[in-house]
Amino acid sequence: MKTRDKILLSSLELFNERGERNITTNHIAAHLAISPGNLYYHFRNKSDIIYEIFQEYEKLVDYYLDIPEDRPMTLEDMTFYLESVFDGLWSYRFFHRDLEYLLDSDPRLRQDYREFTNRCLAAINRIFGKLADAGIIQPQPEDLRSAMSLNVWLVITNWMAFLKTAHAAEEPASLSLTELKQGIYQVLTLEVPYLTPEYRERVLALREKYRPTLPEAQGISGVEA
Amino acid sequence: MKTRDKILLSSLELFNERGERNITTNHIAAHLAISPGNLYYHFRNKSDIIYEIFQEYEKLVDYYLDIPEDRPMTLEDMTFYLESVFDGLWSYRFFHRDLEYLLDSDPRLRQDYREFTNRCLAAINRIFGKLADAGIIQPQPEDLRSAMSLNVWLVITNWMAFLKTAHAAEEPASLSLTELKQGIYQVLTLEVPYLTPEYRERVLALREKYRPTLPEAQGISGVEA
DNA sequence: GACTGCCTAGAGTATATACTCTAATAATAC
DNA sequence: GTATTATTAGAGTATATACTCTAGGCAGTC
Repeated sequence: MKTRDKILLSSLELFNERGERNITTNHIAAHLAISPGNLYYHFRNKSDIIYEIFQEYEKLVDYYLDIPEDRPMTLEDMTFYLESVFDGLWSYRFFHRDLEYLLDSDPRLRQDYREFTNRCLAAINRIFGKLADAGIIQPQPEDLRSAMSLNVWLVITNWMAFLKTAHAAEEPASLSLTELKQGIYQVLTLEVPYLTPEYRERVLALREKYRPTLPEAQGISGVEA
Repeated sequence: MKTRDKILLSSLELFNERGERNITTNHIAAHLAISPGNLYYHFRNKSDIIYEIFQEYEKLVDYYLDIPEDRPMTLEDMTFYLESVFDGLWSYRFFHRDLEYLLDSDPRLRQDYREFTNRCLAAINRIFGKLADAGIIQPQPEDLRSAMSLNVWLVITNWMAFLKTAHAAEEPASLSLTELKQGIYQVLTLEVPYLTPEYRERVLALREKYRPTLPEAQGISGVEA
């Protein structure tokens, strides 16, 4: 593999594990056993590395959320979207952690991320529309649907941060993809009241599969009333 | 005012405005026109300042979310809770911005924040219970109610971060309390499908008051389908 | 072999950051 | 007043961080 690609890969790995704030360019170079000079030969600065990683993230999610318009949506489609989005979130999890700082330090990133968010919101909105067309959820006025889409986005993008805070210190890398996928349970919770009688049971059963396990150990559920 | 209190106040102000990551202890001292030595006479380190500010935040929110058990809940109560929580979020907005880093660098904070989250979730859960008792929303099984409470928490704690990313660069301090309160619209959106016929119109009217204005300017709503 | 263009090492730098140390000043107690 | 304590100034330090600069290796080409 080319050094340039190795830099991107290692950066992502280190950022995900320890947070962008805790990883310096010297760390990245040391991890690859190359010189800082070498790293800076391939990238002008740290921001450029991050920006390039973001573009990969963007591409991945855009690919996942490319919704076919030629056929009705199925429950399997919906599951695929949810699984994919959480996969993407996981693979680039450093990004949402320091989002505000990153956007503040790179105008390109801010602009691109804004557009990315809008595309994601539009996709979620379209999914809701197609779920209604397919008779899985009841159709809703555009107003409500937009607000619901935004809530879905808020839940998705905040779920990982929440999990991290819910964990006691423990080992640093204690968060797992499995736990992350429990966010799907939370997203499906948003759909529950809108399910049509025909699909209600099936979706509820699907939702059960993602139910958080060991709630009391993490204190993330089982809230005493 | 005592120097110690001035340090806390200025720190909060600077953190909120420019983010904890961008504010050093030297900045704080300079802003107060005191020496770094003076600052470190009052606080052992930066973490201690942050921890103390968090404790104020905690106290404030706990105070707001102290739910009276001796009478049924009203819509006015609910409005008060929502307004208060978003006020608190605003006053200590730096905190959620760098949450993960802050928790990683201070075990006390991590522990306290976990408990704080659990108290908030419990309060939200209790509010849902009392809203059902009051006939404002339909009663729900405990399972669903917990998941809904968690979603409310996720929406609330992520709303500000979302707004910040939705903004174009512009002036740094471009986010306003008014915009922040539009998060209430999002929270009420979560309640919509559960409203009882008797209260439906009143709550929908209340929700309208918080509807985001100028959606197209910020691209945070009006998602094209 | 010499030229060229890409790649790499590694020492080095300017700046920043959290924090320390000493000495002096102000406040309070007696 | 004097002793004691609390507060403050301000220079200073060790470390880190993002990034630069120079010199050189190495592959291919003629």
